[in-house]
Amino acid sequence: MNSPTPHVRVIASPQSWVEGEAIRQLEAASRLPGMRSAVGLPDLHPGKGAPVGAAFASEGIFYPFLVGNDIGCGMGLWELDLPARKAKPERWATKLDLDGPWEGNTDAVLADMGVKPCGFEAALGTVGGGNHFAEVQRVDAVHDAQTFTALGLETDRLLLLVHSGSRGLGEAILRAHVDRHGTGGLAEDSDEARRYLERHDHAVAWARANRATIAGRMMQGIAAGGRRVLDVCHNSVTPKEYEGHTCWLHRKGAAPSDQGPVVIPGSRGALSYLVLPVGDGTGHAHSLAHGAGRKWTRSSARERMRERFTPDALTRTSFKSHVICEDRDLLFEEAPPAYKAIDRVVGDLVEAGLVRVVATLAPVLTYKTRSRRE
DNA sequence: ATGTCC
Repeated sequence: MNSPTPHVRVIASPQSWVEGEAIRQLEAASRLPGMRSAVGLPDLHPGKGAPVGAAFASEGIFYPFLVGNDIGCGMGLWELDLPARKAKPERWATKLDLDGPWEGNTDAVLADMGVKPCGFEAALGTVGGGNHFAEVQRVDAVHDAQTFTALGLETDRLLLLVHSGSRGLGEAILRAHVDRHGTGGLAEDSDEARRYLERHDHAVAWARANRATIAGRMMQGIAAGGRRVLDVCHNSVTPKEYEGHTCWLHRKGAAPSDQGPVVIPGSRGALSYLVLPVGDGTGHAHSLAHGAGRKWTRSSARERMRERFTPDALTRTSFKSHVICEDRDLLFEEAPPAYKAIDRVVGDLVEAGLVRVVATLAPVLTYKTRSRRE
């Protein structure tokens, strides 16, 4: 297959510092056979082999390792039927526990969402590790009242943002692929490509059902009802017309700009941004930043934060919100200074003409994990 | 990121 000269672009202002290793990973991926375009978004940072905060468009072949293990990972936003003044973060924090297997009817939830059971039911409704979370939020400020209202949102209502993925399911799918092909791609007209895509699409649907189940558990825990406002996936590979070519659009920590409004969260202890994509997707592979982006490696964050903060200090944020994270290492790894500033990342997207800010959302209570590791 | 290491 002919490989046209690949196009590499990084959408980041000089103030959004990007690690050299991330650029090297982006360029390496851009040289893969069939690759047309590699785009780094302002939250670009090094990943395991492939960079995170990036989108890739290829022709005739696609690369499962670029999507990574957490196939279907994404963000779901719910509007709760509780007014902000009814928030009881301290009380909620003492009793919320979403770590164990969900005790509800997993088969019914999956059937309801058209997802076939596959042996990973015990993980359905669990947040997982790393940067995953479920967070109750309040509206901080509305910048685009028309879009905000069109989404049915109200300023005094609490919101729930869920960031999670396909847990062990996506991991198993990637591992099966890598065992045979390593970082090699799959020709689009092959049986193996069809088989991978079928599993991939299933994991994407499963991850969405997982976020819905997590939201349900959280709402039950705080005695609230809610309505899903949006749910978007930022780890996937999908067919897409791009700049006049039929492409495979890989997103690795990249939110879609072709599926309506998205939430771009900051670190746990920062604002999240509800944004409306603008423009036609050209030049940025129909993709946006998916978060603040890691600034320090996990091990470096553990070292630096251990010297500066006690775990107790990190469970309270500058927004006076509370973080439930009883895994001390994870608390350090996920501390706000370990991430880039979200206002700069979103500012870069605004200046590049990719989004309009609809509203900023402030944390009230963040759930990470109740499993104790000290 | 990961039923995360037997």
